[in-house]
Amino acid sequence: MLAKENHSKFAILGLLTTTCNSGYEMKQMIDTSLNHFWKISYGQIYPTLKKLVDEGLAFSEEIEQEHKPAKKVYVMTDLGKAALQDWLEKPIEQLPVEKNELLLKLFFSNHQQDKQTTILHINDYVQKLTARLQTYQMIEESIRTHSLERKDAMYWLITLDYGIRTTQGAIDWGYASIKKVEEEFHNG
Amino acid sequence: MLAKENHSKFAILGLLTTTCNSGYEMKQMIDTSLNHFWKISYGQIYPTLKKLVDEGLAFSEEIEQEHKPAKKVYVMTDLGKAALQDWLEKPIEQLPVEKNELLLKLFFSNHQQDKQTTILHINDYVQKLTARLQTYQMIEESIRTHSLERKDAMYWLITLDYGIRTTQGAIDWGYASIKKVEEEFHNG
DNA sequence: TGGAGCATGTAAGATGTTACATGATTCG
DNA sequence: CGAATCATGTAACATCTTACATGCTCCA
Repeated sequence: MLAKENHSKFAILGLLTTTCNSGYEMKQMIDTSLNHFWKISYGQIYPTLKKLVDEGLAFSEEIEQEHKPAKKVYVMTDLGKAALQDWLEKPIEQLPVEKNELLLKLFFSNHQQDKQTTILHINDYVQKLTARLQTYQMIEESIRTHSLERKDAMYWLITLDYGIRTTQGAIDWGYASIKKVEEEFHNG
Repeated sequence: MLAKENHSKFAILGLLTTTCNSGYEMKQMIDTSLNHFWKISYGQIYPTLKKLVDEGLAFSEEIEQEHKPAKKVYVMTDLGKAALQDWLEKPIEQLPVEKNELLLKLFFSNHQQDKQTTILHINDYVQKLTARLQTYQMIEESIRTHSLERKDAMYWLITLDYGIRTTQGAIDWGYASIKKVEEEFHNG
């Protein structure tokens, strides 16, 4: 079978094409811009950066900063650029599976005594989604006003658009589902 | 902090409320009905079932079958039922993060030489989503005709509806995105 | 007899999180 | 000085996948 690739490695490698070039900055970028389709902890970032250097895909440099502690900046090598492009070419094997705790609970919610709790769960979820949607819309605005000249901008907007559409769909679903459970609650 | 719960354990426990009561049957159910929000391999299922017995949440029985090898059937104990209800009560801590390989690639697609490959990736994704959507619609039909009298049915339909809405949203996004990349391809 | 589907299981390794440890710099 | 933020890192653990091993039953 095909050698299993660690996609998080390529997330890190890819971030080296942006203005984020230290572990700390990458983490911030991931927590904001990549948030809805990728998540990485420091416990992965730092060892992965080390690995990239070991494999010759990047090298590091200590950079002194004014008013801040020094940071370790990583720069992609030609080998790294080739590796990234190779990975970008490769087809996507399979659809992502999100592990959705709310849906898992809902699937078994007939066995929950208190229907009101189910409604609260969904409502809580909708609130979280709404907050997320607003964040996305703010990021979208920010890209449109600050980074539209960047050639990356179109692709960033496309990934954001995915987040916005699917989140909006999930919010709509949430309100519709609350209604269904409430009706059952009153009738059943 | 709160003791971290292994949700897959509760997926297995929850499945004991359905007609699936052996590891093999659960796997089939997961691969069809829970597919869009949870995924578990045999390597997790069997050890988890063993653990449920160790913790007194279930017990097992060897059942002889006609025309088939014997199966090991698991039955929930009162302790198990209480544990499931406890978990169902608990609020959802955080929104799920799907690791979406396509979006990760798209985010860095400005660094891909051949724009056509990007379009192919998105198109391939849309085809997979369309197939998934059809499966969902077939399952929905199947529940509506075969299991509507079951009290679980409403909740199953609600989780399915989530899959249908978000998948449809993703398909729409896919077609819109292909157009955007194509325009860039012709103009840029 | 051999393949397909049914059925259970484990070992090794990949992947990822959490908690902890450490230290610089700035500001109140 | 102490808190906040910036910054890097590791060890222990949790989680999960893959590959493999085993055996039954039915049917061509």
